[in-house]
Amino acid sequence: MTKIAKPPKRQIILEEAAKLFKDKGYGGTSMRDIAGQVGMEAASMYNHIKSKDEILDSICFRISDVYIAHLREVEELPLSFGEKVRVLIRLHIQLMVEDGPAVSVANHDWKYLPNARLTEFTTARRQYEKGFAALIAEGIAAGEFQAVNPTVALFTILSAVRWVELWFQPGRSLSAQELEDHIITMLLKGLEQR
Amino acid sequence: MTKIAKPPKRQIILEEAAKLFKDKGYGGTSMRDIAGQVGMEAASMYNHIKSKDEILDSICFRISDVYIAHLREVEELPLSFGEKVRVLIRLHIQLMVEDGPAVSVANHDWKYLPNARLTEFTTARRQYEKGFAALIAEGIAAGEFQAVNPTVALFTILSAVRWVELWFQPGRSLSAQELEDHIITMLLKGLEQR
DNA sequence: CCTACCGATCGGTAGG
DNA sequence: CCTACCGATCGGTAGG
Repeated sequence: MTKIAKPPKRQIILEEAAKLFKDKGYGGTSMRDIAGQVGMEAASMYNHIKSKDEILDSICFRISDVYIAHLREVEELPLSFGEKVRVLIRLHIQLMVEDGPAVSVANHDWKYLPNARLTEFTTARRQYEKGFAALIAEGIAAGEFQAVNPTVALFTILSAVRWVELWFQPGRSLSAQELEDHIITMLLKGLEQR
Repeated sequence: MTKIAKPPKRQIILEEAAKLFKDKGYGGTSMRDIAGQVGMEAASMYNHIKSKDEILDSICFRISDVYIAHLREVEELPLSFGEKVRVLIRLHIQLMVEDGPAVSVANHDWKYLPNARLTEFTTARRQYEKGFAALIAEGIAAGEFQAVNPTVALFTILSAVRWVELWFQPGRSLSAQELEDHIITMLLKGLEQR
């Protein structure tokens, strides 16, 4: 008999929880809601997860790890600053499209993490923001970018990319690829005629 | 004895509720939490409000009414499309700075409105988005703006302005005025050197 | 505006 | 993985 990988129940619980947290919020989602989606009793889930907090923790840190890995990779690429920013924007949108519910939870529900972990999460995010802002500042210094406020530019980019979550749905008129192109044009070239 | 206007308790309840909803989410905020901030028992609040739902309703529709009024005013002003978009961005940021918690609730917790009112709210928001997108489309037709996708431009603008909520705090290095200027530059002129 | 209280539901545990 | 159940807390009402 060949060993066949069992579908990991923990994974299923995390995925269903992410969808529910996105739709109803962390506080608005009960363990019984999640259990209902997974197809077991609430009590049974505790064989796979430690607590409701731990579900949130797993989702948030998995996503923040991906963000930081992306940043480190892009920093090492032999590209202009304009190209680096473009790649980061594309990676953001792709992660949102592929892993929407988890990204949404990491963006909105991280604040319900228990205190110790909340500090760690905030630190990780701040580290990401610093690295991204540094790319922008270097691009300005190199004459590639206009002399905007790097922090304002950073948050404008991050927020533009974030709204994709509320807005993008497969089968809508725009493909993910087209959406990336349009957002990049808007952010890098601006709205007004040159 | 001259009649002195009593501080309207209902107002106080709505304000404290908005702050708590912003921080802990609608589902994560209990009537007892709100009562504690207001300084009365939970049961006593029902002399001033009908239900927890009704608190959310009041906050959300007050804000959406302001947004739509702003749009209607700006549409009538004798300005270029570039100037109209600039005015709308400034009004957004100003409302966020002056009425932060309520704007935050209208942006995030509207989805917990009971079904009938949720439809009304979504309709109002869609109406606002349509009007704003039309200004952008007309600006493109008039040759003022680049040929971006109007919907993408709209959401890039709305989301950039929305992040101010998470980010702006009085006494930070930037004033509200400077923040407006920087965001407008970034959105209208773009990041990249011309 | 308060005390007292309702039925429902919460996250989680015991024990199998 | 389930049944049975815990104490705590929820939104809201009765009655004053």
